[in-house]
Amino acid sequence: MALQLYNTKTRQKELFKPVVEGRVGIYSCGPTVYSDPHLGHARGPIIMDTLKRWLEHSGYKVRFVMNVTDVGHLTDDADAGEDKLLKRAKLEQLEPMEIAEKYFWAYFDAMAALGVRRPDIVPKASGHITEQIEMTQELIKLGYAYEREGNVYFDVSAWEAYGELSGRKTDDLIEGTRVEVRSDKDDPRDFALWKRAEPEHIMRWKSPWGEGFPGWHIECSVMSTKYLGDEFDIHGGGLDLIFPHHECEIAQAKAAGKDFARTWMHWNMITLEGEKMAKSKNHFVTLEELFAQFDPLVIRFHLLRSHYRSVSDFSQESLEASAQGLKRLLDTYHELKRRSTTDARDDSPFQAYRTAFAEALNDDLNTPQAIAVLFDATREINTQLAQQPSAAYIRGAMTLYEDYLGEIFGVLGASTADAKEDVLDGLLELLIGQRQEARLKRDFQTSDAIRDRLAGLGITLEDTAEGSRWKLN
RNA sequence: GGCGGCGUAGCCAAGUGGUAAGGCAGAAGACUGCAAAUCUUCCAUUCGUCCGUUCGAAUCGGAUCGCCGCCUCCA
Repeated sequence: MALQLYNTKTRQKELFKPVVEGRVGIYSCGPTVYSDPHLGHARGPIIMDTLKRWLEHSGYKVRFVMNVTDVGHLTDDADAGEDKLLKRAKLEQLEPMEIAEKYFWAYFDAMAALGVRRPDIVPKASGHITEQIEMTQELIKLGYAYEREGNVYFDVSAWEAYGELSGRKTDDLIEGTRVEVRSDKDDPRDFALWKRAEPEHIMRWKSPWGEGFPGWHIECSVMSTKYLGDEFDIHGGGLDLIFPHHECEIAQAKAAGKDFARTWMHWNMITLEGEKMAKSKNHFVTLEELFAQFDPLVIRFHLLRSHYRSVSDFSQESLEASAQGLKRLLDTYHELKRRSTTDARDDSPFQAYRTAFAEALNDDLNTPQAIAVLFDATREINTQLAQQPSAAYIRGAMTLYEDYLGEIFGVLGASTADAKEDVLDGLLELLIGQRQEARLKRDFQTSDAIRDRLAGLGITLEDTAEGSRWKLN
């Protein structure tokens, strides 16, 4: 079975066929870098990363573009609200660009820990102001946008297809639109392509309409097509971006004459102990907090254990279940490695499992199904392991894990120790105790041997009146 | 109010017409000096509820209850 992906635009699974044979262009909406990366930031990148790995494994050449929003947009779509970056900059007493830079790296450090490979291109909104102005000008020229005192708005009434992605009727939108105060838009549905900068606004650029900054949706239309072409294969984002963000992206890009994305992939939200994360209710976890408790690759594995279009729940219990499950897979892999006499690959055995694995991923990236296949394989391999399997068997089994748990899922590097430092601490306590017993028996040959061996490993023992203590050099 | 989604064992979670994957937890057994790991077996006559379509439904249709998302920044 060839790859099928669910397309939000058509609301069904479709056979994947790239615009250009053998090549795939993927664009994903990245974060606005103005605060610590949290759990919600992890899902998309892990899914896109897994998709990219799978496409490459399937023989495609992939270009993955993920933007970073480092231009301070307003906190709401009306003309009110403060710029998120600016607000944070005041709070931390830093330049807005320092804020963007700081959280940009915090984000990518966290992603690296999660085993997410870097996108091929990471365009920043601030680096594409010129292109955004150009598309805005083009839209005005074509009659799809208008200027009002330094602001430029997209004219939704001029674009009939508006609502094609989210399935919203424009009439409903007018009724559903909340009351807006003092807007100079012709129609409440219209959205900003360019905003006039008020005097206190620090992040500002020169434009044909005076100093200002780009609207929030335009950067994605511009940067995706700049690096992937006017028509490209896959556009991804969180479910909550379907409207208005993606709807607006499509309208702008198509109005400007671009065919834009073919397949729209949207991943579902994450819940914490069964409840949606919400910054406003302080019900969320930063990745840093989570990493203190679980190996980042356990987080990755846990996310892969649910389908990307389903809500994924994070709780202490479910996370521990994932950690245990992953440990079981990795223990078997490590045992194979211990018994292996070669690092040569052999992907010819286990064809039934390989086929089942591929079918699962080809079915709209059904990672939980694929993981189930690996558990099935693991049971068989463990059984064989108990009865001296051949070197060829071990090599084949290792290759299976390296291909799927390693190359595709990217979790082979997870630590199987629950808390490495506690383990180390306990271990040394044990050795120190043994050495102390030897010293009491005046068996200094043994006690010195222990100290020397540890020194050779880079651990220094220091004898004090209160006992021995250890240090890692 | 509009649009959309979900409800599968103690927990997590696949399955979208052919008679309930997988993981965690739990129970029993094998192995072991004892553990651990591993293996074996057990653990949902049933998929929120009711009605209907069908030879056959967790899967389709209708009703109903409950939960949730988007429509406002959010992954």
